[in-house]
Amino acid sequence: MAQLARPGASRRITIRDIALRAGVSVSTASRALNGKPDVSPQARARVLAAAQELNYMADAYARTLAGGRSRTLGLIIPNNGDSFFAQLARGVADAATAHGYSIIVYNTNESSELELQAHQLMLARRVEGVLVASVESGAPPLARLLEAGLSCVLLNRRLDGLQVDEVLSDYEEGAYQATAHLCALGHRRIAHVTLEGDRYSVRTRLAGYRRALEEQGIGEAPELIIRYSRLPLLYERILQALPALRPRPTAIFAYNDLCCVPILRALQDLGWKVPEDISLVGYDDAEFAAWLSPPLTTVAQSPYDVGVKGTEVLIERLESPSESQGAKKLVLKPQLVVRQSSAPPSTATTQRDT
Amino acid sequence: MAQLARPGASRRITIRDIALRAGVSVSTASRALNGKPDVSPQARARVLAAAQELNYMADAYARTLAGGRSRTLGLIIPNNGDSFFAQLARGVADAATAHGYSIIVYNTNESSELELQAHQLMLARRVEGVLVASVESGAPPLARLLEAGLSCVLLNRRLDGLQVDEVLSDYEEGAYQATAHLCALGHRRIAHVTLEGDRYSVRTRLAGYRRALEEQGIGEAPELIIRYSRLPLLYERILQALPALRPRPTAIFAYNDLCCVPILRALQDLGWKVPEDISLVGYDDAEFAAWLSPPLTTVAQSPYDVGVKGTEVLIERLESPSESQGAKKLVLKPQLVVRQSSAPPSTATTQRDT
DNA sequence: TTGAAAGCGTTACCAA
DNA sequence: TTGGTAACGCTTTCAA
Repeated sequence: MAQLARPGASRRITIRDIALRAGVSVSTASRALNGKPDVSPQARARVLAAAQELNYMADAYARTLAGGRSRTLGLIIPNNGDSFFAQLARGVADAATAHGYSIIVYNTNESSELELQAHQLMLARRVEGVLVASVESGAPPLARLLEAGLSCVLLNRRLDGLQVDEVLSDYEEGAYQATAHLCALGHRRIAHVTLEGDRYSVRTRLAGYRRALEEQGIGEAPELIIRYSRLPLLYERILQALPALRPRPTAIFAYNDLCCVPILRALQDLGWKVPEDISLVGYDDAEFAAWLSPPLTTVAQSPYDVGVKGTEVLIERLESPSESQGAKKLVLKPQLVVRQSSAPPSTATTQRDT
Repeated sequence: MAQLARPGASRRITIRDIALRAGVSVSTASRALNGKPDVSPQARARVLAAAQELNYMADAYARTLAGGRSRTLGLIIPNNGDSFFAQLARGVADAATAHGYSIIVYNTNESSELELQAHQLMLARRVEGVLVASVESGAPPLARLLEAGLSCVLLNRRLDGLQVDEVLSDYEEGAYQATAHLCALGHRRIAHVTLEGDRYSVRTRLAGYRRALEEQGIGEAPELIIRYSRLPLLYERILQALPALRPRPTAIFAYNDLCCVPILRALQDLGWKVPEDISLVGYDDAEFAAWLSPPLTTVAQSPYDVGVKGTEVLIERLESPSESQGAKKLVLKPQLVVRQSSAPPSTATTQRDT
């Protein structure tokens, strides 16, 4: 009696146990358990029954060590607490689970040092492939991962000089659509409120914004690019920046829906009515966007879908390594959702259709 | 030439490689790598150097299989895409990383079937402990996990009939504070807008709401509990339910900040000014709460902290199994954040201080 | 302080 | 169709 040091630290049930109980060898048990062909129906039945009775779970570590495959994917991401990346991660998790893979997540905070650590961890944990949404450290570290035999898929990031699969939602196109929508309504003085810095999501939106303006022959107006560093400071920033603009902008294209909340408030405090005095277009189609006052025109994109698609691309590459030689590029189109925060400018002077 | 089947599928660098290069045995290499005492300084230095030069990473699978410890924690969670759980998961990830653990996440969608699968996965993956924020399947499956030698910590959930650590933010207390705040302002007719169903987070808020009312001698008014099933339906629900109430409620305590967005809109369309005609208090202190019109009074809680604390409790239990015999209960207090959406009722008749 | 050898639980390769 | 045996890469006795 009193065998157990820790109560509950019971011995693991191994394949030997079930082989014994089924009256077959370990090899036969293994084959039966894995659905391999060369097993007699009777043997298979007995093995499966034994496994059931003993509630047997194959040890993933032993299995991987012996067989090679870990059925694990890595996800390298700036911050899984951020709602955008959380949804992307959810897409990855769902797709991975559906195909029988586990995923291991590493947060980098977009620090290149932590990215390097993430790569080490992926190697140690024998992931079969990596989904990368954080590439501050650039191409060479990723190239090393590829050399080590891992497949990689870039999510919502681009990296020049590396032949690697990419899945991304087209920010440039989304920003273009948002801005073009405002142009089509007759706006010609359109501000862009965005984050400071030059990260991918900022750069691409800016590019789409510019393309739409150029297409209309609207010249660059640097003072219309309003930058903020952190959300809590945006309200003040708007309050100070907007009234200083001459002539007044008649529309704003904002970085995302979240930042539209303080913008709306600032506009209200400024006494500028939306959309009568100024139009506002966001990005993301956040859950609350439809319920703001006024309901927000925005660009719907699906980080969830990027996660799902990216994972599917990765798994396909893992499971049929011969096919699909070249790097695959998948671009998910965002979609403009027109609600009530955008309308023609009230001052008809700038309208094109009059 | 042309040795590599897949270009890049290079052979793994093992401990034998570094033992060879350092001119010691595998055992000595292992000891040196793991910082064990019985190694001569010279041997240790040579081993470490070799490891560095070859960019050696110990194989987590082999290490776990041989040594027992996986340094992996499981996280069982309803939905890592939801912003609340995403932040909780971030807390878990940060704390785990800080202590050298990896985490593996499983989404259950609060389905008891998926929970059971999650448990199987945890067993297969040899996690050392599990953080559980989804317990639809009840106590027995969790008891089985404990029997298998895993430590468990419940996050933001309670489970009777099981001696297990718990870390939770006190919804009941938060709801109490929110409601008591409204009472103190003089409100006596306070509606509670909440989700349908009886999940933990709903039940506990309701309890806190009731306790505050009782304390004031305000009787139960079932018609003041307004339920909604999904966010997109809430706006209509409010529009239809509020005007029907006699006498009018002078305040609303809502399930969370997100649902305050459509509520605010409905109130506006109803022509009820906040806070002049009706006060509104949310829950969560979401990023946007301070920027709504008016800025939202709410209850700040930190799912991130729950994740961090829960992970620390778990790791402590793993690393000093002898200590801390009894189940540990950690309750994080929420904090009321008073902004401008709550004020005394304008009809002075119900005020207490007059 | 060192090294040889025996596992850890599984799969894969051969013979039988 | 089966079972023995050799890996997989590492840690951990146990002698030396």
